[in-house]
Amino acid sequence: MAKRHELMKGSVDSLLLHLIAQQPMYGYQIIKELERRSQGYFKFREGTLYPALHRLEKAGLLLSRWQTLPSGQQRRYYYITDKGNRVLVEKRNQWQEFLVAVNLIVQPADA
Amino acid sequence: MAKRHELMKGSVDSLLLHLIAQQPMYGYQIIKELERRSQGYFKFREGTLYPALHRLEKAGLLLSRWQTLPSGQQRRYYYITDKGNRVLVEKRNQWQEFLVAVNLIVQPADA
DNA sequence: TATAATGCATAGCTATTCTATGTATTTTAA
DNA sequence: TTAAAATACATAGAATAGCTATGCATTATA
Repeated sequence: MAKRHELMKGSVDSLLLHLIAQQPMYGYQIIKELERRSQGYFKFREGTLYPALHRLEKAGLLLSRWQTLPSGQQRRYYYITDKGNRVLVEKRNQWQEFLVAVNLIVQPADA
Repeated sequence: MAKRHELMKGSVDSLLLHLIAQQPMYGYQIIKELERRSQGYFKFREGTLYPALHRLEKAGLLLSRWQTLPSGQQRRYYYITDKGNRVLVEKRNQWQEFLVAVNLIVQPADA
């Protein structure tokens, strides 16, 4: 399943693309934003987030730039790429198809 | 994520419980039924299905009984248990919560 | 001044799903 | 009638994802 409908193995990549497409963000901010917006539902771990971000950057869907605050603090901001936006549209469609399929199983029109 | 919201790691177990709760089935039939009802979307592989069924049986959510057809053909039918039904209700609620959370990210009320 | 929060990162574990097989029987089509 | 396709169950091995646990460093708070 995973190869053909990546949604099943997790929605992490999609969620990250959605979020970063709305606004460039850095890792820690992503964790907090996902938690805030989902009203506490999503609590990403670093061990989930950072490898995912690196994976998405390596795939050319995101790109990152280090930014230095006046305080000297370093932050790594992630931006979505054109390719990332195209994939995002695809993933959104796939998600809808997946929901339809699940509903056909869970609430069958015919048994 | 996987430990707290199993849905993310895949919906295989939920789909199987839903299906078998509606009607006891054997493995091959499950593969065909999932494909038919989802209009071709779900195409479970044996390597996905059978380990999953064994897993669910071991967890006490399903139980199986061999049945012999007049032709002599053997089929292993799976039935949902009481525990399986309870877990099914839980999973359905979790799935709804997950959908709500995803929508809050994908279509944010506030950005 | 200790603790919590911010900020990035990786190593190792476990679980899940896939691919690729294997075996055997029954039905269908050439 | 016989080859091929469908039916039916099963597992080994590989890939991958997400988790736990940990490390380091800085800044804000109690």
